[in-house]
Parts: sequence; C-alpha cells; structure tokens
Amino acid sequence: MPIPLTARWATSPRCEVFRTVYQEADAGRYTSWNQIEEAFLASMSSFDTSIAASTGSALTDDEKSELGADLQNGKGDFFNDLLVLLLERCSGVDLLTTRRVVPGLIVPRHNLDGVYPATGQVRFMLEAKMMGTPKHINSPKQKAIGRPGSADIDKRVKELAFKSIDLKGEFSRLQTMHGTAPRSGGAGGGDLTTWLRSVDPKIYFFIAVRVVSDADFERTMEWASTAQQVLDAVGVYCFEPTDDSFTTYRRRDGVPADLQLERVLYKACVDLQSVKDRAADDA
DNA sequence: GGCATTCTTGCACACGCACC
DNA sequence: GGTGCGTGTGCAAGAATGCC
Repeated sequence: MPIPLTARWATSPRCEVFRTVYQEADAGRYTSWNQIEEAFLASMSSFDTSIAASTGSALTDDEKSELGADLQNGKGDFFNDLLVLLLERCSGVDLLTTRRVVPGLIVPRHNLDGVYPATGQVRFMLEAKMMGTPKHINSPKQKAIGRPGSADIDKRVKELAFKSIDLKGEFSRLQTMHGTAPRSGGAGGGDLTTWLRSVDPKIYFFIAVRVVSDADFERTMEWASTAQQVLDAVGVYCFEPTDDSFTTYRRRDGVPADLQLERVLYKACVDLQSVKDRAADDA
C-alpha cells in the first residue's frame, strides 16, 4: 500500500522518518503494533528532536517551505495512516483512509478519519490522535520538558464522545426507518454504554501520548477510561522522555491491559472482519 | 480559479485549589 | 501570600473543502 498522496507527512522533509517507518511496515506486511513499535518510537524521537532544535529566530518562509509549512502537524496523520495500514493487513479489509462527510443524528456533517465501507452506511470507524509536544521556538513559555500529553485530552475525548453518540443515534434511526429495530433497548432510562456498544458503527479510538510525569500519565488514563464508556474500544500508547533533551523516548509501561494499543488493535481487526461479514449478509 | 468556511492540532491564559 | 499545578475556555495557523 503506497503512502497516501494527500497525507501531509508524504512530502515534508521533516517527515522523512515517518515515510521510512511506513514503508518498512508496508514491505514487511506487518499486522501488529509490536512489529513496528521500536521504529515508531525512533521516528517520534527523530521528529521531535527536529522540532525542538528549531531554535533561534522564527522560521522564514523558505524554511517553512523546506521543512513543511506546519511545524508540528504531520505526526498525527502519520499515526492514523500507520494504524490503518496495520489494520488492513491484519483484517484483509480495505478501509477508506481519506476523510469523508458523514451525517449524524443532530450534526449534519461529520468528518471521519478511517471508515468502512467506502460508501453507504458507515459500519466501522477509526479515529487516531497524537498528543504532547516538546518545547520549541513557537512556545517560548513552555516548560523545558514540553507540553503534557494530557493537556488537551479532555477536549478530544468530549468531541469524539459526542460524535459517537450522534453517529450511532443516526444509524439507529435509519435502522428503524428500514424496519430493523435496534438490537437492544434504547438509551433512555437504561445503560448508555451498553446501548452504544450494541449499535453500529463500531468506533475505535487510538491515542499515542507523550507523557511527561506520573500525574500526566494518570490523567491520560482517566480520560481514556472515560472515552471507553462512550466508544467501542480505546487503545492507548504512552511514551516518555528519557534524557535531558526530552526528545529521546521509551515506552511508558502501566497502561491497563484493556487499554493497551496492541490488544485493542487486534480486537479492532477481529471486529472489522465481523463487520464486513455482517454487511455482506445485510446486502 | 479564487475566496470563504470548516476542521484539526497546538497553544496561551485565567482561574481555582493545594501546599508551603 | 507566593508558588506550582490542574482545569476550562478560546484563539491561531495551516490544510482541506465548499461555493460561486
């Protein structure tokens, strides 16, 4: 599977390390996170070292052109595309990686990262986010260790939680319109989590978080657990700085088993195959 | 094709609270 | 009271998308 041409990281010189990792995963036909974890960590270290080294004056237009216009953006898209690649390899199902406009029950247009199938009702959806950045020239007031990964996690979880409820509500409405009653009782007066997990689309949320302290890690886990109640599954990968430069990383252990990215990715793989079979039966 | 709008991601700042 | 930290809110930049 070639690098998506529309991806921001496909052309930026700073993202060369990402292309190398992606091509390694593609060539090796990798199907699990464990196979690519070390290369992923190394690419993050390389990328963030480049970001942190952008000291001196603010970037000129020429420098922006050379390095890629956006200073930080790129790793989030890379993380998303890498997960899609692994998931496709594992499940044998083609996901649609380009974002598409999907109507919800209340909000008429949602943009989604990775969905299946490419057309018609969405049955499976993947959302991936990267959080946390090192200190760099554009954030002079930032602490030396950088911005905590958990600083923005609440906003992202709340956004996705609403998107989940809205999309599943719309799917349920369409089922009712077509004479197919929802497979379990409605949310009103019942258990919202149980209802949400009984209704398509299956929504998987993956986050890679650069944590800078124990408190940062704990807060990340709390919000991941919250997200778990509204989504079908949440996969978390945490990494932390190991030296004074704060841009050499190692895996942060301690993520509960049900939140570990590698396990959730495998669950998503199995689920996606099931969704594909179910969609074929319904057709 | 050009402009306006929307979306995503990263960030600053104000405020409240705990601790010393 | 001063300091540090967590939290909530909203802004900014860049890219994607829509509209005329």
